[in-house]
Amino acid sequence: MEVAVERPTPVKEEKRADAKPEMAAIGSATSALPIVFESFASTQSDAAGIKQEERTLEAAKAEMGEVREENERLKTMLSRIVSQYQSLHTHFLDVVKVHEQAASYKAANKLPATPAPAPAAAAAEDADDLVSLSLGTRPNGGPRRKGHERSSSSSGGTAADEGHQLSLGLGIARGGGMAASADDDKASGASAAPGTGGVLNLSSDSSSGADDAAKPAAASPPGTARKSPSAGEGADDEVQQQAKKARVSVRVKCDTPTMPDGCQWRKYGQKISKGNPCPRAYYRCTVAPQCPVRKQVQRCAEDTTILITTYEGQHNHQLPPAATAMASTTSAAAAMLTSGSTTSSSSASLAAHGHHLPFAAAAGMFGPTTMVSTAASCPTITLDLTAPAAPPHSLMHSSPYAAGYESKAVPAAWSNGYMAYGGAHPSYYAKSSPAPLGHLFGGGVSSRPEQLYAAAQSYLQRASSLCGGGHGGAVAPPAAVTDTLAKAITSDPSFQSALAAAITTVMGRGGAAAAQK
DNA sequence: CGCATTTGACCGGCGC
DNA sequence: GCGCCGGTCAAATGCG
Repeated sequence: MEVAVERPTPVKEEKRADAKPEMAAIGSATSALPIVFESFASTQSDAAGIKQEERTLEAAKAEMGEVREENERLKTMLSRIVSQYQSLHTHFLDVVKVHEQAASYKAANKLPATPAPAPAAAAAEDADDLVSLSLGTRPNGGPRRKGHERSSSSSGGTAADEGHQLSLGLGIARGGGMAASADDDKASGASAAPGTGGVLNLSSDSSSGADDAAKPAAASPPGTARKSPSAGEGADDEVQQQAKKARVSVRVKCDTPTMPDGCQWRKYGQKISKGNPCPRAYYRCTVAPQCPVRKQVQRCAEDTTILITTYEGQHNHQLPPAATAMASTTSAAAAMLTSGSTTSSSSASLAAHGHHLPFAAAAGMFGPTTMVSTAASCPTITLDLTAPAAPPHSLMHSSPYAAGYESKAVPAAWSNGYMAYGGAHPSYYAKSSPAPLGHLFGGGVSSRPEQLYAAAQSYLQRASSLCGGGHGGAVAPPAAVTDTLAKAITSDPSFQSALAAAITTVMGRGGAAAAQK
């Protein structure tokens, strides 16, 4: 609710940040001119000097005219940007409404059939107005997982007792104030898309632990075939597919076989994928039975010290404290991705495999830490923690990915994750002392989920603001939304801080907390 | 003995 | 229709 008021503020500030310096410079230039001329005139006495002075004056006047025109143009541009922001911000809120509605609908339908962990999550939603975005779910996965159910049953109980852990994803942001008009939306959103089972039926199977038997009856909205393409509502299906496939890929320098993210994983497969001699390992979450979250772990072909971890799906259970940070971060990224990339297109080819080609270098407009691939109806957002982050104000000068890659430097903002998150960003470069990412992991910082949530919220706000900002012209086309989101993620130090906090937290306590692999 | 990992087989999607 | 490829399954194996 606060967000409705707060959100525009950072946006406008950010938008103005581009124009302000120029206008300030213009203002100072115009005010300084008379002074210069005055002192200049007082020191010139001969006729030639006066003529020269007049010529200079003429030139200066002409320059002032140009500057005024430029000033006017900038003002016009600024007002246009603001108006565009407002319209697109409205659109973004609509998207948020859709997600929220789907989540609340899902919760309402799933409650009776869910085992222990789910009611807790539902209660949390009631209390904090959480929205559970379910990503990367597997429609037909339920009935097939006997082994998984058996193997994970032992650990599920402990997870349920973790207590006070929040659900993932947008719920975090919403609980923290993301929900601009959320309370109203819950009611209005339900009526916005009646009878369709929700515009976003984000996986009926994701928030319940009793998927196998109860899924068709209890999980699916009445009359809505879970998988059948004949269910009509083509747009809904498309959105659903997008949500299902959303992935968040994290690149880190890591010596261990997998990145300890606090969750418990069970390896269920390994494959040699084409184009990379390093095998790709497949893990699924075993914290709770039927948790739909999977992750793929693969070493980068170019640099085997880089570990690429791709998360897919959303946890349907409460997480160990050590796992909440990373999970919320990736979930927020995935949520932004899905909300912004309902139309996939152009930029896909730039990141054909999601991992190898950095958008920063390819497109020249993204920061080095984030890239988005909308390829093949499988949108993937890659968070590159192997390269230094560009300061937000120098986004346009984002350095080539390779530079940071080779230097192995880590932005100071990351190592100062929590401090950077309050709005004060001491520095963004650690140029003086290139530090392997591993240095971050010894911090042993305690888990501070609330800060991460707030950071995620800020990140989402920033992202929404950029959605509204456009790029100095017409309203951004759908294909550009993904780009803007990537920009938002890249440029938002809060989000980077959240990532840093996630990894620092997890790795710091990872040794003890995560006996997973 | 129970559990996790390994690894070959299987399946479905997609491109040709 | 066929083959390729990514993803998953499940029997075999290893480990504590």
